[in-house]
Amino acid sequence: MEQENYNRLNVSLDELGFNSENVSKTWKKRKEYYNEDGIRVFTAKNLGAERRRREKHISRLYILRSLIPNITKMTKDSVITDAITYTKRLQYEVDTLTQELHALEEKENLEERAEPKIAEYSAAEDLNNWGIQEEVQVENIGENKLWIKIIIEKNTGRFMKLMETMNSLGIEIIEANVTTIKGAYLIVTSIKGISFDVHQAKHLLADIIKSI
Amino acid sequence: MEQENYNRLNVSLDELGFNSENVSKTWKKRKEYYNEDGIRVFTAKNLGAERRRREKHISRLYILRSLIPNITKMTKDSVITDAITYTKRLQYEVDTLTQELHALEEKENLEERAEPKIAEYSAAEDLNNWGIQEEVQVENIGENKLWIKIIIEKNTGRFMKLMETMNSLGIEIIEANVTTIKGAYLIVTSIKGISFDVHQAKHLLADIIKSI
DNA sequence: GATCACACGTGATTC
DNA sequence: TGAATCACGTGTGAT
Repeated sequence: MEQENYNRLNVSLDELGFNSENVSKTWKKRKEYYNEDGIRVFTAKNLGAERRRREKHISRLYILRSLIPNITKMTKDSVITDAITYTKRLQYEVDTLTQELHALEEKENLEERAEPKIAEYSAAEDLNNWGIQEEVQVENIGENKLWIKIIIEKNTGRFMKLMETMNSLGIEIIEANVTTIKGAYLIVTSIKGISFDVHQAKHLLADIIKSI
Repeated sequence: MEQENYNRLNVSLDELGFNSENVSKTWKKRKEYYNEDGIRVFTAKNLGAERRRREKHISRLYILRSLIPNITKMTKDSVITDAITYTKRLQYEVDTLTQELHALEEKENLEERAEPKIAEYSAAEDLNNWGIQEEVQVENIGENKLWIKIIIEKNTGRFMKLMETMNSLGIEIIEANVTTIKGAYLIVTSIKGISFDVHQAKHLLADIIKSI
């Protein structure tokens, strides 16, 4: 009826070996392909292969998407983006879980050969013994939202100082998780507040931790 | 007319030269084509947008690739495929680790539960303006250890006050989990400190919450 | 109406 | 060589 569109025309050429009589000069500059009867066709020979390749790619994406629990949008890019955040979350979970597991196992071993004396011990010593490094990690997870991971020496006063400072900066806590691991506090929190640059926020937190 | 338009479109599709700020090497090698009047033919207006979209997509893929330890090939499809297998592996690891951890924790709890029976006290406090049922729940989970669940109105200052007060009482936080739910903070924490009676602790916390 | 995401057919490149 | 991968500019539909 109306003007046949470009793509559909090529499809039919590909499938039917259609040959057009009117070919413009510029069109002729293209590589020319011929079918079995020696008739020139306007389709590249890798057309079918490229189609199959695209289909495969899309199905791969579907598979990946099916593995991810929280899909924000259905776009291709979203699948990739969500896969990135989800992979990071999984990696982090594996990290913390193995640490917790090791801590528990070690505790079990200690309890087996000695009296259960959990009351007093030096957190700083533990920190050194386990070779845990203090750490600040910041990632942007949305508009004015940051994901923060902090590892500091187990010291309640210091922890409070950190929270106070964050509070005084007008930072709102969306979610927080505090765990004690081997004489250290592992703090993972999502915050919302002033639009911080990730880099700035990281250094700010690092400075706070150093100062207290 | 229609045929003419068709040809003209195809000329401009991929053989037309395009001068832009970002031109790839391969693109530069392309020839520029002109129509019969020597005028270079049009380019689509969404050309730049589409380029930017492609670049974004590719950079996303790079990010995803950087998270995956074992990359078999450098192709786009490989990144997806590897992401799939890696994600499955991570999910499996998280599964097994949590299972192991729970098994160990259960074992620990059984050992501790040998002595005193857990005393539980749960009470619903008055409703606040938000219609949220504030709540304080306290359980004894070991020697000088308390498990506490608190629901308060989402208010960072109030949360900080609570933490400060707990800190000033010499309470050490073993583990804490803060979640925001519909304008409320849900705080679940394990603390260690002076030997509190469960009832005392519960009323103390309730008083603190009321006072702030 | 403008933007966005997409599939398409194609030429070049790589292996 | 042939098969596979890629970037490209486009038309279209959805929003």
